[in-house]
Amino acid sequence: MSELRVRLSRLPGERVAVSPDDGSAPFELALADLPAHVAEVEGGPVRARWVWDDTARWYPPLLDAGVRVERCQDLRLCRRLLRRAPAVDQALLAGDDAERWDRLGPAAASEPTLFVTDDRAEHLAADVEDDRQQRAVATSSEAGRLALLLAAESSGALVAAELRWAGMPWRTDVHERMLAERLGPRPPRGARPARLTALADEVGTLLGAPGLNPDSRPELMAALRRRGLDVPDVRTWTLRQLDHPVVEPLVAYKQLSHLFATNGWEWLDTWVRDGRFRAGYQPAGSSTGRWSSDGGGALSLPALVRPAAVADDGWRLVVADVAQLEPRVLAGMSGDLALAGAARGGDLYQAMADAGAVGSRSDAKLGLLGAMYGATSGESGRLVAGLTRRYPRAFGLVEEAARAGERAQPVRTLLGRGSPPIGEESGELWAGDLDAPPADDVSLARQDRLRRAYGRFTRNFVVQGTGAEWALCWIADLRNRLWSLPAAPGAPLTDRPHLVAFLHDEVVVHTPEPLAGDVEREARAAAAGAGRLLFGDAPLDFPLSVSVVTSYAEASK
DNA sequence: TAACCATGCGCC
DNA sequence: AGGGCGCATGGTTA
Repeated sequence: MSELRVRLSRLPGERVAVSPDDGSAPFELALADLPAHVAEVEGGPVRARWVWDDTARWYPPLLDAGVRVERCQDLRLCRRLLRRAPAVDQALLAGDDAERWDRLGPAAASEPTLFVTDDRAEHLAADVEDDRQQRAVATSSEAGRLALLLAAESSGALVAAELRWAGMPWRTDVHERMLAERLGPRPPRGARPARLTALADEVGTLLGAPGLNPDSRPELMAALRRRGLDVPDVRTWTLRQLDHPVVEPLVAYKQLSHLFATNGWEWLDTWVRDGRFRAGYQPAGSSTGRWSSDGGGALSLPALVRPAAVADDGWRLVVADVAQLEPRVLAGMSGDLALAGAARGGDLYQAMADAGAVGSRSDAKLGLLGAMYGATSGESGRLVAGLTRRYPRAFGLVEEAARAGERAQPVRTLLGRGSPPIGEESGELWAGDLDAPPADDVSLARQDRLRRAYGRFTRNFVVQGTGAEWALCWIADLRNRLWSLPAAPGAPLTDRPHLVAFLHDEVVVHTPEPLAGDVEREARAAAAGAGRLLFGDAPLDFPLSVSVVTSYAEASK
């Protein structure tokens, strides 16, 4: 079945321009009629790809109207990606409104709707930009891979909108009981809970500093010094090295204080409504292509609050995560058959140890992570050296990426996402020409530090970024597989198995209990499919560990 | 006073 | 002298 690209542009006066790419005449719609139009096309014989400036603006109102979209192209995300793709001729992305497209930021999470008056993207012609992007992809040296990447990125945007729309089932009562057990009753706004007050008092007494505020680093540091406890910082790890009665209450204070501040009652008030935790997701919010969160912290839910994520009555949570995603991706993209061999089973690190490459599983993990993060010293650095001889292609690939970075050259992922240029992230600007000799020893040292830091970044970028691509392909496929599971005719998204969380290498699906087995099967099938999409027939496994649970906290990791 | 930075902790 | 994030606080600066 051929694909019809339906380009949607926002017009003034609550109207939408609809421009199909099949040569048929463009036409206009009232914004209010859009859901009915989309529903009709989605239900018809034509396979449509909805092309719009930003999924976070267009899709939520469609979901509200009960319309589920199968595929789209998110022009904002795709343009950002193409802008940095080394294989793309940047001149092809120039033209009408190009600068405005470049400046387009993500839609605000607080107003994810087209119906809000907002001239931000008005007059931006989706058909013009779509033509540019399509041409840029088609003429690039990596057209197939880039097309896959853009499709995956756009599917991710659909997932993100659906995650937020559906929300993670959340039991406020369970969460509040946990908070009360650890912190005491909910305090008035701005006040410390009883347990924190007690711990702060205890710390102050033990340090002979009544009224001490443990949240103030200078105060705390000074008080510790006065008792002869000379510490460079007040990290938990540093404090634990001390032998002093204040350590235990102080560490307890820090942990509980963090819980209170980050996932306490205020968090519940802000992010949980009607039994659902609705966070903000930013697809490709990280430069490597990983998602980030822009509210609610959905990608860093602490273990302590996970017991509150509880499936509805008669439903289950299917939690699936990939074991050692990035080492497996590294094996695939480098074509390292020895490492791929270790990646054939469920425990890659153990397989490396069994093959005699290292003495133990923990050594394998430390060495491999060290290679991907750029460890140069200590135990990890020593292991890297040994493993390089055993897995020359895999370790050579990350080493080469690091050297490119140290030469200030950007790198790219398997599907063609390019790294940001050197200096952009750190905010430090290169003084003048990179090739020019540095003015003095200080600037030489600074440039050197920056180059090495960029090398560690590019080293990790190729692996983390390709891992993110695998994960995008995984959830894009899983999303469609879930939709194909049996459901009542016309059942909305949340009456069927649906994704409620995605955390880099892990998904959570909320599903009617009888379908949990089907969901598990589809998750595994989608993982295998993602492996084939990225690495073809390379002998490589992406095994999932899957738990069917009532509460997220019960999932075994 | 707002905006920003540094620190520390949580997640992957 | 190990990568990517978000979020909170205190403390500083404009």
